[in-house]
Amino acid sequence: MTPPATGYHHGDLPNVLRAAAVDVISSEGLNGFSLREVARRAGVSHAAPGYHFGDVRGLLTAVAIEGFETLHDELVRAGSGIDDPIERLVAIGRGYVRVATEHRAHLEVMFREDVIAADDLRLAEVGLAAYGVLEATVAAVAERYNPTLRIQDAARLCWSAMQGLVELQGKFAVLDGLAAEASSSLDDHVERFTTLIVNGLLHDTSPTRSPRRRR
Amino acid sequence: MTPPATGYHHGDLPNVLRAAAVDVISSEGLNGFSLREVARRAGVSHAAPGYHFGDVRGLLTAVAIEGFETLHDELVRAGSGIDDPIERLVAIGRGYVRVATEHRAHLEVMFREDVIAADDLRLAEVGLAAYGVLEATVAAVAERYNPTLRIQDAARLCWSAMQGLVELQGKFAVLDGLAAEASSSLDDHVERFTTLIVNGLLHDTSPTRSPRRRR
DNA sequence: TGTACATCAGTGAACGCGCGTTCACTGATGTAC
DNA sequence: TGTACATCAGTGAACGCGCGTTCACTGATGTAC
Repeated sequence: MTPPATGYHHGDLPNVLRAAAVDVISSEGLNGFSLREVARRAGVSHAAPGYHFGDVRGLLTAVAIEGFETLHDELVRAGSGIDDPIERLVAIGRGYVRVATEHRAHLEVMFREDVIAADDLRLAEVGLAAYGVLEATVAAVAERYNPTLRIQDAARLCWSAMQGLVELQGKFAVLDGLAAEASSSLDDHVERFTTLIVNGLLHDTSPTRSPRRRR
Repeated sequence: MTPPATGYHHGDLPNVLRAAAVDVISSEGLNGFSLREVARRAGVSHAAPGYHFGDVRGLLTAVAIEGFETLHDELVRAGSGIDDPIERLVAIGRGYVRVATEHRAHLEVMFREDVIAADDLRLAEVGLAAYGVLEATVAAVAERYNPTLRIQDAARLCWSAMQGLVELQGKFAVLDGLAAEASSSLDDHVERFTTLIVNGLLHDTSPTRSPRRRR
């Protein structure tokens, strides 16, 4: 679409800068991130990132948006063609962790509201879209297997568990190291987490718990 | 124990500096954190933090250690005196989220291995101790209610779910805002998450799943 | 009890560095006629 | 097809700032005799 674009007018600089930003986060972490370093890696003047994204926050927000888009697409792809909703849910869980692993730099930014423009409209939009894939699948599970399941809670639990798993992965590795037995791979964790969660979803029979109804 | 210590020799500066560090993280986030700002809030020379903690990493590691100590103590406290292991587990879950909420600055640092000295011995020790409280409780649940439960997986799922909940709290708030219905409080989320998880633990009957035995 | 000395705790001036931002600029592209 | 002009994309020099680190220093405390 856009011409290869050499010379003064680059033609595709915003995308190149975004990719460079991801690159910087990957190798230096969010500390050590700076517009000047991004410009350096993109091979342009240090003022260029500011011109296109305004400031650090703007550039990181663009990275976060790209992350949610990727997440959405990969979740859809992971679930497509799988008829049984439970299997689809498990596949989506695997997909989430895979995206988080393969795009760690994006993830490092996607939920860091202190560092991105949390009120960005496009950001909210793509975030919601990604979540929607999960919630729809949980709804399908409920419909076929357990109509009393509270969909929203179940979806959020799945999301939280996968996100927590990704974040605590390093700690788990330490625990595995101590245990000296076969250290669990991330895949194994996903597998066993989803098993436990699915058990919970299937046996959830308390849409409102008897004690403490409100508050 | 240590005298009030006014004058040139402060007497308790390391602790004061650690507290100031927490204060800085609370108000400025991890960005905007600097030894000089910590010194400023502690009312001492800007070289003092470096003298006691070496560098930023050293000071943040001290904060993380304090965080894990608090977490451990609060988890023990949350579970003490509760006989039924399931109720104890739920109480510990609530305790985790409460600590995470009330000590957000500590939490912001405790799992950020890019920013603390992940190989610190004391850090590993207190982290393991905190996790141990959780695992012991899950073990008690297994013993009384479901001997086939895989304790390690179940404990890690609980941990991940609570950690994910805390991290995604902001996103959930957005979703609740869209839903326009009663926005769920954090407490409500904890309540319903633990219900779902406990369901899963009680009905876990597949220590090794039939398909895909390994890898 | 007193004195000398070593060690510890904290200071403050100085340094060099990388950062974000500004701004006048220039090269390339698009549009009107 | 050509010309004039506006707009867009990116430059590079300059600025002021806050940072971490160093270092010679000084005030207070502890210990040996």
